[in-house]
Amino acid sequence: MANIKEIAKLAGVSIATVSRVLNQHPYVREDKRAAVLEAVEKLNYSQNMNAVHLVKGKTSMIAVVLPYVNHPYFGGITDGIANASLACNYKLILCQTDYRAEEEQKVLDMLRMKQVDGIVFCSKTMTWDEIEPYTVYGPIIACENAGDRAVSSVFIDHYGSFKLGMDYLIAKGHRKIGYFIGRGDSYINMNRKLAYMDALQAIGEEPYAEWQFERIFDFERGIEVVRRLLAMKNRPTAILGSGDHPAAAIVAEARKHGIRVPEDLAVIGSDNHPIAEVLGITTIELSMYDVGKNAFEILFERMNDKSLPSTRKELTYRLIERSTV
Amino acid sequence: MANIKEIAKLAGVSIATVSRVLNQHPYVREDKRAAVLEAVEKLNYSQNMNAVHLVKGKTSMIAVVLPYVNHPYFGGITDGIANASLACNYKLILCQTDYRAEEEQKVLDMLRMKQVDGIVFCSKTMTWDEIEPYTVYGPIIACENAGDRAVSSVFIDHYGSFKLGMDYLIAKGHRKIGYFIGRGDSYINMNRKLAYMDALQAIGEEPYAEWQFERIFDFERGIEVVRRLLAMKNRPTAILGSGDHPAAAIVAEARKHGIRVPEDLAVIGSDNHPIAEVLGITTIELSMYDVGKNAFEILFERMNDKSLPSTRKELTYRLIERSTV
DNA sequence: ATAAAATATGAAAAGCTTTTCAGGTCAAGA
DNA sequence: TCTTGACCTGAAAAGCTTTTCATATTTTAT
Repeated sequence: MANIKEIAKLAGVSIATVSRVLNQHPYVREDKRAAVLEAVEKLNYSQNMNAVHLVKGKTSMIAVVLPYVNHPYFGGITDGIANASLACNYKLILCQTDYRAEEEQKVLDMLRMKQVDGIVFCSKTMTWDEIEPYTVYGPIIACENAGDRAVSSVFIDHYGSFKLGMDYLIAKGHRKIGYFIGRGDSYINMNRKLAYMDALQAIGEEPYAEWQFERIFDFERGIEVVRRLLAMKNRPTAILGSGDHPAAAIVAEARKHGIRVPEDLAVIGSDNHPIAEVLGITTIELSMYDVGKNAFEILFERMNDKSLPSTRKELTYRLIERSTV
Repeated sequence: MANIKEIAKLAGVSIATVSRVLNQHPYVREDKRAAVLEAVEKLNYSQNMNAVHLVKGKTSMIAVVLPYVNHPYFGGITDGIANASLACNYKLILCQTDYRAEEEQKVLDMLRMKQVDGIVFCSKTMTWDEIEPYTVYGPIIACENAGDRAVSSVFIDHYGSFKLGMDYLIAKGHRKIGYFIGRGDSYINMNRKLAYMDALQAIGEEPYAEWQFERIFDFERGIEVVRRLLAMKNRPTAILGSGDHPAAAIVAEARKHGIRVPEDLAVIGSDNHPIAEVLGITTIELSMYDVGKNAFEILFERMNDKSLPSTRKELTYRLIERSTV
C-alpha cells in the first residue's frame, strides 16, 4: 500500500507538502496541491492512522469500562457517551470487565500505553486508590461519586434517591419494607443500603435480613425474588429497588401468584426506563443517559486541556408516582 | 516518558535486546534480561502501543457497527461479540451510526487506515456493493444474510421465522393478522414482510395496509401501535412482530384499554428476551447473542489467515408458546 | 579436535507521519 | 529602492518499536 513518500515522488514534491495538503494546511500552491491530490487518487493512498497516532501522541479514542454491555443501566450510560462522543469525533472502546480487576487493569494500561486518551468507568472493582495514579497518563472519570480525587465524577446521589423512595413508602404507611439491589459491595449500592437502614431507624424498625435481596440484576433475578418472597411466612408489604427490569419482573411474577400489587406488595423501581412507564411501575428516575453524556463532556474538556483539574457533577433524581404503590 | 532507547542505555544493551525481553523472545542471557527488567522498573517504562501497531500493521481491535447501542437486539449481538473477543484479547470499537451512511463510511475508512483489523456490521444503510470493496483491507462480517460475496455472514432466516409465526397464528384460526417491525427497508425486515405477504396469500387474505406497523423499535412505539389500533373500526385479531419489548408494550397497553389478550388480540414477539418470559409473551426465539459470538469467531479466523475465503453461517430459531396466542 | 548446531547480540532498516526550522519568493508599503 | 510581511517549500528530526541480518560465542556431536 502506498505511503506518503510515494505520493511525494509521484507528485514531484516533498513529503512535507503532501502532509500539508492532506491536513489542509494553508500555504500550498494550487498546482502542487492538485498534483498531490491526483497522486493520492492514482495510488489509492490512505493514511496509516497508527503512524498519525504515534506522532500526535493521541488517538481520539476513549475506553468505556463496564461489567456488562447488555444491561439497561450501562446501556443508558453508554448511549449517552456514544452520542456525545459522536459530535466530537471520538470513538469508544468498549471494555466489558465482568467485574474482574484484571480486565480493569488492562484498560488502565491502555491509557498508559497511549492507546486511549481517557477512560470512563461506569462501575468497577478496583479501588480508587489503585486507579487514581493513572490519571497522570490521561483523564479518568467515574459514573459514581469518587470523592475528592484526581478522578472526576458525574453522579447521582443514590443515598438520597433511595431515601426518597423509603420515605415515600413510609408516608404511605409501610413499615415492613425490603429492598433489591445489584452487587451489594459497589459504592452505589452501599449508599442505597445505608439509606435503607437510616430510613428504617427513623421509624424505629429493625432491618430484616430476609427482605434484603442482592445480586438482582435482571428479569430472572426478579422472578427469583418473588419465589423467595412466596416461601416466607413474614413478608414485607413493600419493596424498593434498583432497576425497573427486576421491578417489572417482581410485579408480573407476584401478580401471577396472587399477590396483589400494590395492595399486598408495593413496588418501587429505579431508572424510569420505558418499561416502567408501560407497566405503570412507580419508580425513581435516574437519567443514566445524562450521566454518560456529561461524563464524556467533562472528559473531553480534560483531554484537550491537560491542566484542567478534576471536577465533580451531581445530577438529580425524582420519584415518579405510578400504580405500584 | 521513557522509551525503549533509554531503557537500552540504562541497561547497557541494544534496543533489540530490550525488545526481546519485552516480548519474551528466547535467546537473551539471564543477566541482561534482569538488567533490562530493572531499567524498565526504574524508569517506569511502558510500551507505546501506537508504535507497536504501526510496525505490526495490526491493532487487535475490531469495529462493531450498529445504529443504536442501547437496544436489546443490538445489545444481544454486542454482548456475544464482546464475550468472544475477550477470550482472544481483541477490543471492540463501538460505532453508533444512527443509520447514517456517512458514519458507516468512517468505519470503513478506519479499516482502510489500519485502525481496526476487521468490522462486524450489525445493521447498515450502505449497500453491500459499496461495502464489499473494503474487504481487501480486512475481513468484514454481516449479522444478516449478505449473500454470496467477499463479506461473510452470520444470520437467522427471518423470512422463515416470520413465516413460522404467521403459520402458527393461522393454525390457531386467525385470518386478520397485522405485523410490526423496525426499519421497513432493512434486509431483515424486507424478508419479514415477504413472509407475511406469502402467508396471507396462502390463505387467500388481502394484506391490509393499516395493520402493518413500521418503525416500531421500543416500548413507546408499541404503545403507539395500540393507540392506532384503538382508533380502528376494523381491527386485526392477531399481530406478529419483531422485538419482545414492543410486544410487551402492546400487550400491557392493550389490556389497559380493555382489549383482552389473547382473546381479542393475539400477540407474538421476537427474540425471546427475558421480558417475554416474565410477561408470558409468545415469541420466536432468535439468539442474537450467538449471532454475535459466531460473528466474532468467523472474523477472528479471517484476521489471522487472510487467505481464508468468506463464509456464511445460518443459525436457528424456534417458536416459544406462551400465553399471548 | 573439529564441525555443526544452538545461543546471544547489536546495527540498521522498516513501518509512516507530523512538525519545526531554515531558507526561499513575491508583492505591497515606505 | 529598501523593508516588511505574507506565502511557499523541503530537509531533517521526532515520535517508537519490531525484525532482519550479520556476526560472535558456546555447546554438542562426531
